[in-house]
Amino acid sequence: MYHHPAMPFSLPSNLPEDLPPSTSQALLTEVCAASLPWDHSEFAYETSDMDLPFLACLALPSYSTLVSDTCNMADKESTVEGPPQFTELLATVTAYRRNLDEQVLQENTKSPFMVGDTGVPGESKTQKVQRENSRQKKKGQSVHLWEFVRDLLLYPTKDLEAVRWENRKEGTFRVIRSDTFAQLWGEQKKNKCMNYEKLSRALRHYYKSGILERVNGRLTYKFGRKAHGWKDEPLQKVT
DNA sequence: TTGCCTTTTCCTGATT
DNA sequence: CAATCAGGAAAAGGCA
Repeated sequence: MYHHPAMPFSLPSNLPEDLPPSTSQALLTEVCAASLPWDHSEFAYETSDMDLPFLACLALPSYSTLVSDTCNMADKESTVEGPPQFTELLATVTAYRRNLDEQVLQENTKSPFMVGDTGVPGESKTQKVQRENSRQKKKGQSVHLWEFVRDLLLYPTKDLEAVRWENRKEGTFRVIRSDTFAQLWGEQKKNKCMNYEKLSRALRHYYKSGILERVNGRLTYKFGRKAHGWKDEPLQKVT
């Protein structure tokens, strides 16, 4: 599923307690039947339940209002607002996915971090995710570079494609546009001096920790054993 | 304040 | 020659 680059996106605080009892694909169909500002048919993807919260957000009436307001605004200020909003969206997606990852990790490993977190009685999964999200926001936890890259791959955009899967099963990916890649990361970190030289150095630091593995070929990287989340397959392209 | 971790910045040298 | 890779070193910044 592609997200429109100029789409402002944040998880609304009034998410339904429980998500609609439908599959993600059905919900996507439902969402796309509404007036979305981009032609979804061109970028139709099979989704997984991991995407449900996002699709649910899109399906909310409040979001439709937001979209139409934003489109009107975009008409007036189309030259001012642009790609930076994409990084905001990506940051939201990344934060959400990290929460999912952490939850899965905690449930699987009974991590000591769970001690003391007894949860809220009667709390739904969605509420729990929101609670974790806001806690993370309060902590000001920043997005790690490898997570940013992972989500660029999982949530690509038509206009700003910087990286592309080389071999999805093996976790190898290739940098398509090094300048765009660095620009997006720079926007994420609010660092105008970011370039591919520095970005690639940061990526190479991951070799030692096992988050990335060395592969042959220029501009090509591979997720290592310590990287998680990239194997989830919410975005199989429909042909 | 301190230590740890991640990322940034700069650098040299090698390779494509 | 430019772009990229590899990795050392030091520093910055965030967090517990």
